[in-house]
Order: sequence, then C-alpha cells, then structure tokens
Amino acid sequence: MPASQTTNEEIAELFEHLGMMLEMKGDSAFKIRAYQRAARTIEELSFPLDQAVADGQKLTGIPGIGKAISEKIHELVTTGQVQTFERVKSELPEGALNLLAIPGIGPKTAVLIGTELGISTIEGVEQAAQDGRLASLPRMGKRAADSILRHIRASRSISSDRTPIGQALSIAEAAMAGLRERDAEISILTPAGSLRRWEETIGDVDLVAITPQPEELGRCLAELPQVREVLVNGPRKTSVIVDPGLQIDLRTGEAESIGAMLQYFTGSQQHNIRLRDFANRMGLSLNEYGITNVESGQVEVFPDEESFYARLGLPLIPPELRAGMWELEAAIEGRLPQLVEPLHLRGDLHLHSDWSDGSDPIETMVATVASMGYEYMALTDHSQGLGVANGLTPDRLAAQREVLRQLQERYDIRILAGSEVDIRSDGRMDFPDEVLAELDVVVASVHNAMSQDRETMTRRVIRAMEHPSVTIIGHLSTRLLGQRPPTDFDLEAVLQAARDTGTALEINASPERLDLKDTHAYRARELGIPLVISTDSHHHSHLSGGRFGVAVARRAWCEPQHILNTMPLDHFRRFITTPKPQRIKVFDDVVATAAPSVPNGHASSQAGA
DNA sequence: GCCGTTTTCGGCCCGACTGTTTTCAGTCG
Repeated sequence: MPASQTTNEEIAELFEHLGMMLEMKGDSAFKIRAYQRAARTIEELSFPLDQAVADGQKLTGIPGIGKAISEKIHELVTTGQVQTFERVKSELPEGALNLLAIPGIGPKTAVLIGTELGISTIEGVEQAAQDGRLASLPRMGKRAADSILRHIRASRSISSDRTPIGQALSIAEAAMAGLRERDAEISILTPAGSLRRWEETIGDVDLVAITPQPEELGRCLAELPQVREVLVNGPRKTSVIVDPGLQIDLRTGEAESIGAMLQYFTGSQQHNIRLRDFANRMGLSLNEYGITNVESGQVEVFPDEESFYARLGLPLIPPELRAGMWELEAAIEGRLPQLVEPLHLRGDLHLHSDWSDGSDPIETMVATVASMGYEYMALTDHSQGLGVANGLTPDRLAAQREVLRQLQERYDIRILAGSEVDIRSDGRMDFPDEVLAELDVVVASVHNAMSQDRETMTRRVIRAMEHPSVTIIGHLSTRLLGQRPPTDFDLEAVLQAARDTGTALEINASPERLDLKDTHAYRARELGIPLVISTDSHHHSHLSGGRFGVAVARRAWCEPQHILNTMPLDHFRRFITTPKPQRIKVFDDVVATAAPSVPNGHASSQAGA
C-alpha cells in the first residue's frame, strides 16, 4: 500500500470541488465538466486509485481521465495535495464552497454573497436573507431571498442528503399510490432516475407520468398529505419535499414520447452526456421528446426505450448499467452482459427463525421459501456467541437439525442445515470444528469489534475464509446504510484470499445493508470470486427482498453464472461438498461453460499496467 | 480538460423552471 492512504472518495471530492471553484471563477464550462465527469467516474471505480498509482498503472485509459487529471491524481496520492487546487482556492472568497450546499445557490450566487457581503457560512446566509441584505444584491430580490431561506430551512429538515433505496422506494410507492387515487386517467406512472437505476442511496425520487391532464397531476402531487413543501410547480415539472424529508420530482409528458422521456429522466447524467455525444456524431440530437435529425429538423418519437436505443443502433442498455462508465462501449461492441434476474435465483442461503433473532417459526420460513418456487434454502440462525440474538449452542443446533429433518419430509424444497457463525475478534469461529463440519452451509460474519484497525480486520476476515468449513462470508463490511459505516479492511487482499480459499462472498440483499456494495461486487466478479445473493431474512415478509440484492449484482455486471445460488441444486451441492481450495474449480467450470459475454477484466485492463 | 467511424484541433447534451427582467442568467438534474 502507499505510505498514506487516499481514498477514491477523497480524490473524487477534490475534483468535484475544483470544478465548482472554477465555475465560480467563470472558467471554461467544458473544463469544469471534465473535472465533474472525472469525479463521477472515480466514485464508480471498483479498484483503489492510490493502489493503482503505487503499482505504476496507467490511469489515462479510464473514461474522462486524461494526462492532466492523471497527473493531479499522482500529485495528490504522493504529496497529499494538488497545487492547482490550493491556488484556485486561495483566489476565491473564504468559505464560498460551503454556500454551495444550499439548494438554489450556485457558483455565481455563492461568489456574489462571499465578495459583496463577506459571508462564508450557511447561518450567515440565513441571517442575511432575514435582514434584507441578501435581497439588496444585484439580480436578487425579496422573492429570491425568501426562496433561498425556504431552501435552507427545508434542507435542514432533511436528515441526510441521500436516502437508502429501501426507504426511498417505500416513499415513492406511497406517492405513486396517492397520485393514482387522485387521477384515475394516469396511463403510465413509474420511477426514473437513481431509483430506477437501483443506486444504493437516492438523492431525490424522480417520477415520470403520462396522463391527459399533466398540470392537474402536478397539482395532485403538491396536495398529497405527506407533502411538506412545494419547491417547483410548472406545467411539466413539479418538485416537492415529502415526510420524512425527501424530494420528489414529477415529470409529465405525452404518451407518444414515453420512450425518450424514460431514457432522459433515468440518466445517469454522465450516461446521457455520453449517449448524446454519440448521437451527435450521427447527426442526431436527443432530448426528452424524441430524437431530432439535426439537418432536417425532423423529430422521431418512440413508444419505449428499446426502440429509442435501437434508433441509435444500440441494444437496450439496462438502467442499472447506465453509470456513464463502460456501458456505451460495451453496447456498441455487442458486449453487454445478460444480467442476472430475480427469476434466476434458485435458493436463499441466509435466513433466520425464532430460534435465534428471527420472528417466525422455522416452518413459516420454510413454507414461504417453498412457495416462492425455490429449489433449496439454508436455515442459518446465529451461533452461540451472539447472545443478544439468542444464538444457538451446539446442543440447540443439533436439536434444530432434527426439526429440519422432519420438515424435509413435508416440503418440496431441499432444506440445508446451516448457521450464521460469528467470526470472533481474532478470526476464530464461534463453533468447534467438529460442529461446523456437520453443517451444509456456514455463513461466517463479523458482528462485533467492528472498529478494529485495517490490518486486524483484514487478518480476521482472511482467517475465517481459511477455515475449511466456511462456505460464505456474510455482509463483509457490516455497514448499515445511513446508520453505521463499513469496517476498515484491505479489499484487494480480502478478495484475493476469497479466490485462493474458494470462499464465496455474500451480496446481502437486506435494503439496510446491500453488502457487498456494487463496486466491491464488480471487483469480486472480475476476480472470479463466487457470489451469493441472500436475503438475511428475519421475518417471512423479508424473503421476497432478493430483488435488492439482484440489483446490486446487476450493477456489478453479473450474469447468472456468477451467482452461486442461481445454480440448480445438484451443481450447488457439488460446489459445497468439494473440499475448499479445489472448490473454486467447480465454480470456474460453471463460469467457463456459460455464454462468454461478460466484460471480465475490463476495468483493470483499461487501467492496467 | 478530454477526445477521435471527418479529428492531435476543434468540438464539447439539453431543457424546465424561477426570478428579475422585457430577453436572459442562474440553477438544477
């Protein structure tokens, strides 16, 4: 590792801020966008840039990163700062960047406030909005000042700036239900934006609607009981903030344009910029109404996204892939993956009953999984060490196996004996080896001492993977979205150990976790590590939540063969009954015999040495 | 600052909404 770490997040933030500062200075809009694009790309990378720099890898193959930005990354990683950044910062009013956090205040207004009023904090702006100083500025007025004040107060009531997708989806569904109740003539009403791309957190909810009375629908949204604040209300676009503090943007349009609308509002912004650039070179211009032939001015409309992309000579690019990374090249070259889908799942390998901290009896869980058409499941109640979760002792575990044997006779689903076994702070397992050896599936997870330093945590997890009975590492980072940060560990070292030991990694589908996260799952797939999508259900109603995990896998460009629990039971059994280091070969065989359309090694080859 | 199916120079996505203005700048996504 480099002497001191610089995370991709820190590097991305530097370029994001550099772009904002250049915007304040009125620099070239294209240069600004180049920095912003680099920031977006770096956030999405599946490998650590500081490591790549230390390894002497070339960065200029990464989309949006050329010579100048590559040099600045080197400078930041090796010296801890970037001269250009420091210089630009010194030329701007103190704290101007702080003001950009206020919705409605952009670079121009921030500089104006900083230079004219000497204000550098959000509180200062609030004060100036109240005492009239803000309204006295050029091109400002009372209404503008009031609007800024409203935005400050609204943003303060939003707990954090991004909402975990599980919560956002519930809020979106409630709003959509309310709209349907008030307008029976809606023909289409669907999420777009980051929600449709299944990002793990959502900045604001985008909805797209087709209805005969668009303006009326905007009014309906503004009048929903959960609406706390109306931000925008125009003929085609309405923005509101709903409880408990999430913005919803509703766009309406004509039925004939739905293909272009969905594409436009699903984004991502970077994907759209690249797609429009691609279209421009064909003499076509894209907007939310259709595709315009620049020369003739003729506009074509599209009934769905598939025909929209087809007009550009492209296959439909699934929303989860529209990150503005490598998906456009893959589409052009016919290398888009055949992404895994919920229907591909044949088993659930991580679920709890009321024997530990679940809330349903074993039979309820078994019956529910069986009714979903799955071929197999593993019951994985907690091990003894997790006292708060009523973890099972070896005796209770043995008793549970007897219950499973009886249930097996009555249900048409293969019930595997499992346990979610605690990884103790030193990496030892929470059951004796002979107990573990009796189980079909061992999910090993960290549940305590989560603040261990990087080295200790890395050693701890690797030691667990080296255990011959450990099948899967559960929720690797232990994060809870918006509540608990991930543990610190060396991802590359852990992934390498997973590959070397033949240990699978779980994509925990619980919407509070989503762990592995998308970029880590992407890297794991590249390295040929078996992945599992499990719900970690603690109630039978959670069992249908696999979709969230499938979304993570899709964002990681996973095809069915990358996911162990898409295998038929006999294949899966061959995997878990093969001794561990050789086990990886069973998995490799499955991947090798599947359709070879996955861009394996694409990211690393682009950035490769 | 990045990038290349016409290019190593000359392009660079596109529109809605708001507020302060009588035609546009700023912000947002």
